[in-house]
Amino acid sequence: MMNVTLSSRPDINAILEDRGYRSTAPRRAIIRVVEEMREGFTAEEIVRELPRVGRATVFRTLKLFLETGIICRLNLLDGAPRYMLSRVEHHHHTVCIRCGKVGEFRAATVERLMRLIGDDLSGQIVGHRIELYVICEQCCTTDDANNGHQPDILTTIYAAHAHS
Amino acid sequence: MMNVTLSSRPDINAILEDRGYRSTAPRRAIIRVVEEMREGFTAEEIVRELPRVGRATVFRTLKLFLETGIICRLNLLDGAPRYMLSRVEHHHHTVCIRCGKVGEFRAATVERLMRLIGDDLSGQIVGHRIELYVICEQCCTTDDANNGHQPDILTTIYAAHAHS
DNA sequence: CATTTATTGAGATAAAGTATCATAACTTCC
DNA sequence: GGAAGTTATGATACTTTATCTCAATAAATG
Repeated sequence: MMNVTLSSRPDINAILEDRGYRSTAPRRAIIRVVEEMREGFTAEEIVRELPRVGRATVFRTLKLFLETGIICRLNLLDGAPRYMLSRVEHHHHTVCIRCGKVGEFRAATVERLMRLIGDDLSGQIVGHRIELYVICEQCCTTDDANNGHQPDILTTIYAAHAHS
Repeated sequence: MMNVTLSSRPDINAILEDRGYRSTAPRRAIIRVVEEMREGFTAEEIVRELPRVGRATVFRTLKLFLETGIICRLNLLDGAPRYMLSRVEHHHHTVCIRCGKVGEFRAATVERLMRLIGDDLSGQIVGHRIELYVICEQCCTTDDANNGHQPDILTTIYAAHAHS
């Protein structure tokens, strides 16, 4: 009924080169880690993972990757923002409120609807972001055991979405 | 074509009392400021606005208001998260990428669609959040003058929404 | 390979948020 | 209304997250 798959990822080195940025050892190291850590990582995690790369460089590079669209950022869970590799296609995220795992989805219907809504608003739409809060399949099956593990995330979400 | 209006706001003191929280001078002061600052404020702004209220109290109170649903939080712009008074109804936000102004909208179509999408995903949907990035009416009219004022917000959004 | 320029890393600094705990302010009960 | 019990506060120290500075280094270019 709806397309929920995602595929091809961009050639990061090509993107950097295209824009006149140099391909350096720290940047390549960070790209490697980013490609390994599939489900959303924090800046701090990369700092720890690459002790030989300076702290400032990690933050600078993440910012650069963000600006060039190589990675994207999720600010929703409590604590530090999480980053993850971008896909070529426009997409949105699912966040498990139990384990924090981040997924992706894509649905043409959403895009059409957003444009429709834009017609009703004054001003001009330039983009949108959607996050679905879920209890992922894995957490659904182990639900009783996990009860009460991450209340902070839950309350944050419920506060933001009261009466959803 | 779509309902985009919002209305009634909750009685904050009643909510607090209902849950057994006390109505104190600092809390009332913060409520007052929250009701005045209509378009999204940071914790730091409240700290500055109410120099006689302690820093910890401001953060504690914002957290309390968040948990009870009195305010909601937007984490998307660069810098600190912004808070704003909740409405009774479930709704979403528009954010102007030029001036940062936050608006609200509501559309039943969206809610139906989110449920539909849920059918296609494994796991269970417990909530959702939608943000529309716009150039607001005011910024549209004064567009040339403002060019380049807030590039950080823009790049963040474009990175997160490449090819929207 | 010498020059030019972008990039890096160490450490200082800033910003954002939390923990601690003695004091103060509400409530309740008599 | 005052004592006892509880909740809330605020000053301060601290943690975490991120940025700034600037001399040293590494990449690209001819």
